Amino acid sequence: MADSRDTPFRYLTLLQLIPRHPHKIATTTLLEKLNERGYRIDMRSLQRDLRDKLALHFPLVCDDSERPYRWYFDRDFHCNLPALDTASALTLVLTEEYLKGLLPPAVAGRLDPQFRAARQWLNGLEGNGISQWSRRVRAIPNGKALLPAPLNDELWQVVAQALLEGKALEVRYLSRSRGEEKPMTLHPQGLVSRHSVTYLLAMANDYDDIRHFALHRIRAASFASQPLRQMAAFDLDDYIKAGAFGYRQSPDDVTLRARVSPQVAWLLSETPLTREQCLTPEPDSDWQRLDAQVPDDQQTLWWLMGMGANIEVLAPSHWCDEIYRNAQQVIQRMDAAYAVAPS
Amino acid sequence: MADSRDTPFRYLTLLQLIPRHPHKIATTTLLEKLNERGYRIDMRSLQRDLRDKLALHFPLVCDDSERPYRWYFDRDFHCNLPALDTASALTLVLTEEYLKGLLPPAVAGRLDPQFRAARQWLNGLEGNGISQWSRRVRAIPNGKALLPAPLNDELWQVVAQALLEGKALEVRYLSRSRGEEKPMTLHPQGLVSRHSVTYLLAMANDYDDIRHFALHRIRAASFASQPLRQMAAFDLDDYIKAGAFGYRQSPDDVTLRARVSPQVAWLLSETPLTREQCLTPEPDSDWQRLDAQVPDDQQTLWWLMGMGANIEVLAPSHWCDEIYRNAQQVIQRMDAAYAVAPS
DNA sequence: AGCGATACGACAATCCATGTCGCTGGTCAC
DNA sequence: GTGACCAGCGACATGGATTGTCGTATCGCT
Repeated sequence: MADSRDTPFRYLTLLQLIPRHPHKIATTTLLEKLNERGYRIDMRSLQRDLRDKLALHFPLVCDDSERPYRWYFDRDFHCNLPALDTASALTLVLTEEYLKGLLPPAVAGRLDPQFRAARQWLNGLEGNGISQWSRRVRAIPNGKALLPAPLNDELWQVVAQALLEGKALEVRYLSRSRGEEKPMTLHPQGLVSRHSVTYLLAMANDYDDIRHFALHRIRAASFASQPLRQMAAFDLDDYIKAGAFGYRQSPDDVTLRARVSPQVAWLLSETPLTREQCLTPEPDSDWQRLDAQVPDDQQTLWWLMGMGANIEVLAPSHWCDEIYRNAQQVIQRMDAAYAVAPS
Repeated sequence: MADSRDTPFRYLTLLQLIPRHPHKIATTTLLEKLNERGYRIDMRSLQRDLRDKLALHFPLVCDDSERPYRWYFDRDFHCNLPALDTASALTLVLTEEYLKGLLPPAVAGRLDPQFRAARQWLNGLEGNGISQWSRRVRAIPNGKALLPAPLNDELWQVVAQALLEGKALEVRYLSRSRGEEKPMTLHPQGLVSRHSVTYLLAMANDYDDIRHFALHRIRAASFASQPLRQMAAFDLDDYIKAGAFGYRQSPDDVTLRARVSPQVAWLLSETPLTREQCLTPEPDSDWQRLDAQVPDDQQTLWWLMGMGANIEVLAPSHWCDEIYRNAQQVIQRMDAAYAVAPS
């Protein structure tokens, strides 16, 4: 777009080219990229831009330990180009709250500069209204919040790069049979973040089948020298649908029929199970009849079981059986416990 | 920071001052803000900056229907100042996937330009590796994904501004007893996003007590002419803890004691219930003993019930009772159903 | 030691950003 | 309608900032 020598926009382009802390970029590389983008400029000018102009106005750091100097931004620098507005800032705050329970801290931390910017922006409002926003906004996560497994930032970077830039990984993996840390070579094919655990889907060593590796059990990771082996036609959606994740029990949806209490009916009318669910009042009670096509997976079953006596599942039959058997077991076990140690 | 007349940085400051589409800012306002920030500059220069410089390089639009012209960015313009890196882009993609199930589309949509930027950046990688990232990354939400209630963008903006900038709202609210749309004045005190439903906490009309208003049931909203009434000392955390949300049953944590199956034990060792939970193997079985301080709320109880026969709760007793009673009801009801229509 | 690459200071030429002025076109008040 | 006012715009002269060049210094590699 901007071809000729247009100083201010060259500066902007530069700012967009320089990465944040752990990464860095050499002066010469910057020169190339500028040329690519049509800025025909001398190296001397670039040096001046960086040291005398940008570095005075931004947290721009120069690493002069290597000869073509390397440049990078302070770890927590961030700048929202179109200014934030109240609605966006609020969205960011909610997002941060939710993310804390969903992604490992190191992963969510990647967006920290943005969240910080949003908070600062909201603080700027306090002058006018006395809003005290931080006391006024909360996100309550869906379902029981388990704590995401910790995991370090560098590891996340290495894994992300390996997966998306097509590299093989050398790792030490703490296998499920505790204690054993095994070194292996992984050929990443996909990544699934489920609940609070993030899994890398990869082929190990010379095997051709895909296994799951929980990121927080990877102890050390570095790029392998050997090239990545790709699985011919790997499609993550197909893979998950095929049940590989222990999620879906059958690839097809099932027809859920159930009677639901007024409270649950109300909940479902507000946040439907699916876009086409059908709720119809029953003649002789305040309960309602629910019909919906839902995925045949553990999640849905859990949700139904969590609702307990507020929902009565009529179909599919394997869920009825499961719920019934489950209730029986609970009673049996608790009766036994009471018998041993009556309160 | 940047005081004197330093053209390129004035441009940057300008870019930071101009909002995205639905909002706009007048040339004169911009001039004031620039002066505030130490840029002593003539109005003529500002006009030139906008029309002849910035508008040529950015999707900057001028609304010349009003006399002090108004300026704004294209709806979906976004610019990541420190360049994205692979790890951050991946984090954004995951965030988007999760958010789709947590926030109403209009709310999550506020971050769309950022997500789009991340996707584009990842697409740029495809040249080198053949990664096809979009087939390789998925987020699977925690718990059953209910669909967020729809809600329009403008409404979200008005509500966000009212809450954070301290304004009262004039709304038409669809009350829970269906069909009735009642006009009322709301004095927003807080906002809670729970599961997929977002609630505004506010005092209505002249009342002094706080009620919840589901955003998606607000039909029309505009700022009220009357000033906002503030509740003296409103603290959302206290409010939620006090059980106002039907969540917590008692303000204190309870001590959960339970026996858990090997699968659940494994799950909990990876994603703990709380930071201090304690898992100890039992002598004569492969089950484990769980001890943890957890909040006494419906969420936790649901989670326990969802685990069904894989977990045996020993304490607190009111949960044991609840679970036991629940199981009994399920069995009773299903027995009755079988009796009526035996399969 | 020598070569190549990069950083940096100095300097002159040029380019461009700036304030000023005057005109235009719109809005508002009377 | 009309006059006052305000913002936008074109033109222009000027002064300051940006640019390429050159020479020198420093580092790393062979």
